[in-house]
Amino acid sequence: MDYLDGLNPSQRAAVEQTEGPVMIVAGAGSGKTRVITYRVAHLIRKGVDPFNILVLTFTNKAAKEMRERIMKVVGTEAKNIWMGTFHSVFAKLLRVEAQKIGYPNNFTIYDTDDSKSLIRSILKEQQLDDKLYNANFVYNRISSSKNNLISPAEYLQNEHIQAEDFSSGRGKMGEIYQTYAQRCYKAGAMDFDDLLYKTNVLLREHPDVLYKYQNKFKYLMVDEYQDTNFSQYLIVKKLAANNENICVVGDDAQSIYAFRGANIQNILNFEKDYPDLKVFKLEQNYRSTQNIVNVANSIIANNKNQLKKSVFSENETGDKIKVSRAFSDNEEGKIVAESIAQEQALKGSKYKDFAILYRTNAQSRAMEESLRKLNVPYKIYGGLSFYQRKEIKDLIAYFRLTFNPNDEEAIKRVINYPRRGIGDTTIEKIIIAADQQNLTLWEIITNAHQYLDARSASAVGNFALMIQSFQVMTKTHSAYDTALHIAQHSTILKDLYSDKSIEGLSRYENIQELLNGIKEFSEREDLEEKGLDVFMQDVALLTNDDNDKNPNADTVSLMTIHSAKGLEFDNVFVVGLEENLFPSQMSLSSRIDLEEERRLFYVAITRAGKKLNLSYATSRYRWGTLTSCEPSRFIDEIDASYLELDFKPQLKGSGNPFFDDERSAWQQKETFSRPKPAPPQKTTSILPKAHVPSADFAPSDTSGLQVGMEVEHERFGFGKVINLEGSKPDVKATIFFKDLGQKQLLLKFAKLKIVK
DNA sequence: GTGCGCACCATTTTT
DNA sequence: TGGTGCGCAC
Repeated sequence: MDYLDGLNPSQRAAVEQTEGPVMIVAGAGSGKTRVITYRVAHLIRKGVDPFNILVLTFTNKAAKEMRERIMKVVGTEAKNIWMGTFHSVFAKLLRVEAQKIGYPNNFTIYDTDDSKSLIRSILKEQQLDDKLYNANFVYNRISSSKNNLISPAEYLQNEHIQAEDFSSGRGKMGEIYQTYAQRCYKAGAMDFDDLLYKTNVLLREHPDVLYKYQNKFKYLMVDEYQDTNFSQYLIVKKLAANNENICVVGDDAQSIYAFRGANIQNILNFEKDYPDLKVFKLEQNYRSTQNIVNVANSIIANNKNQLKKSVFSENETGDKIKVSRAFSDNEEGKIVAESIAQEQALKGSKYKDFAILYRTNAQSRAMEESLRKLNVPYKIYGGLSFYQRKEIKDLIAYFRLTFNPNDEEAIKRVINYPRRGIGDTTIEKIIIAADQQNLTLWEIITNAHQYLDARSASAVGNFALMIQSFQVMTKTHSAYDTALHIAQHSTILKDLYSDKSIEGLSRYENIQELLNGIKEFSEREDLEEKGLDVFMQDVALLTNDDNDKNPNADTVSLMTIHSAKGLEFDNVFVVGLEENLFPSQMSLSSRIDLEEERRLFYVAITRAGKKLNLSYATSRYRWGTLTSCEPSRFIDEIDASYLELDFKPQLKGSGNPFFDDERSAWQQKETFSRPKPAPPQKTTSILPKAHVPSADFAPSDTSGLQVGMEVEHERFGFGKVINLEGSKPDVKATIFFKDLGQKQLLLKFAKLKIVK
């Protein structure tokens, strides 16, 4: 059992305790993933069939990483482990069992956009005030009901909930929830929360099914247990009830998803559920310097509610935590970007060892601009994922309809895109008819002449015929052939091709990218089933990082703190440490919310291995207007002896910080500039202007292209190669363009000139 | 039925 | 400041 030697005593004890209920309280950076990996490997080495192991995580990234690491220790056997996010694992289970609860096996998964769009339709149909019944609000209310396993009927009967809705003037909430659930059901669709909710229904109403999976999953492990909500908690509890071989891993100090229904009590009370629980604490942090760990500890000590543990580090003491103050969000970006560029130039640090973390996605813009000016390659995580792009969703909606023509949201999305003369009034008529006849939209559409005037009926009928022809095709053709056929015959491809603007070009390329992805899928040899329907099954559950084609590119990472959980970087910049931003103004009213913000700050700090930089601006643009800001209370909570201020400490209440003499000091301070600063860009238009190729532009032979080279693209302008991958004819280059940011190009098509 | 322009809203975090 | 949705004119 050689691999056990690399573990410290508490890690090893946790790995070796394979039987019975186990809780591993794992401090940040304490080798948690390692323990889970080895524990699974250990189970397999001891003779447990991988088929009997279920490992649940919260993100696809975590699942993927773990699978790879387990493969390294135990080999291909790891393939048979059920491992994935809660949503993907139970979606898979529901695909098998759906009919038992009245759903088709090929049910559609509605993403958040679909759900909100359905809610908007319902609000409109019922003529409710969409300000009072804000779609986001309604969505969240329905979501939290589902996460607490409250059915529409129970919602309507619950006096407490009803009183709450009536007192806020939203007495129709329950009916909206009921209609929403019915419409999803009619459409053969489940939303994200349904994947867990319906699993609960299935396990509750079908003891035979529960029994089957209790026997299958003899060993359960749950990562990030502190983030489970009630619905997830109950699934896990039920599945584990027979064997009680359940191991949960988590850190209450890193619970940051209460807003999504996560209940920190699940981990705090775990002992009550399993009295003979064995608890292991991983307290040694291997990631960060002592200073960083100490700062993190001192922050989290301000929270009341927590499991006792003392995280320590035996690494070097390390640098102090640097705190910078800027006058504006743009100034803040400049400080951060310059500091990264400087480190890179002077010390040869890799860009990928730097991360900029912020509270809200909106903050990325100022950072981006500054990085671009200094030619520092970066990558933004989060934000709009590949699968959320309009053009991708459009094409996927056609795929969805092909396999489940009842899918209401998909119909509404593409029935008139590309334009085929079916307008809003016709669509409204269809929806009303469906409601009155208690039929699905598709049933109305396939009998259009009964409900619509001749002209509309013919347009609608042609649409139906097209979808039906796609359905026939899937039976005999591969995923790729079908997908390409649909892209062409829906005329999406033609529609995008005719748009010659840069954005249009990029949309066209995205469709190509999706088709390429499907092609790769078609050609996979490890899958038995590889029809387009299989590809579609979990597309809705994929997120941006699943589309990350070159995770090893040397780029600075920009992301929200939420998405940084589980990651680590040598150098971390936490920006925007201002009251009302971080902590968010939404959290200031309650202690519970504020504690969650503090845990979020804890997560941010503990991402850093060597150097941690905090910054704030004294003013920033919010909603287009300049607002002045106060430094975050979180900075005050850090023991000053750990901090190194990048400015003179300011006396509180010393007047307007905007006009005090710090300002001139900042402006005079010599700023670091790169050897070849980019020329100032005049922004006449928001959109990047099309590049005008140099006079002598002629595509070079790119066979000798290497990472680091500077190139010019016919339309995208100048950029730097940051990654190359793939072999011979299909070499794909990732290039960071000065004006457009990062792009991926197939070398055999790209017209590139090597500049240097 | 389509396309344009204006008004309004937004910024918490995501599977 | 930026994106979206709605109303109006053709």
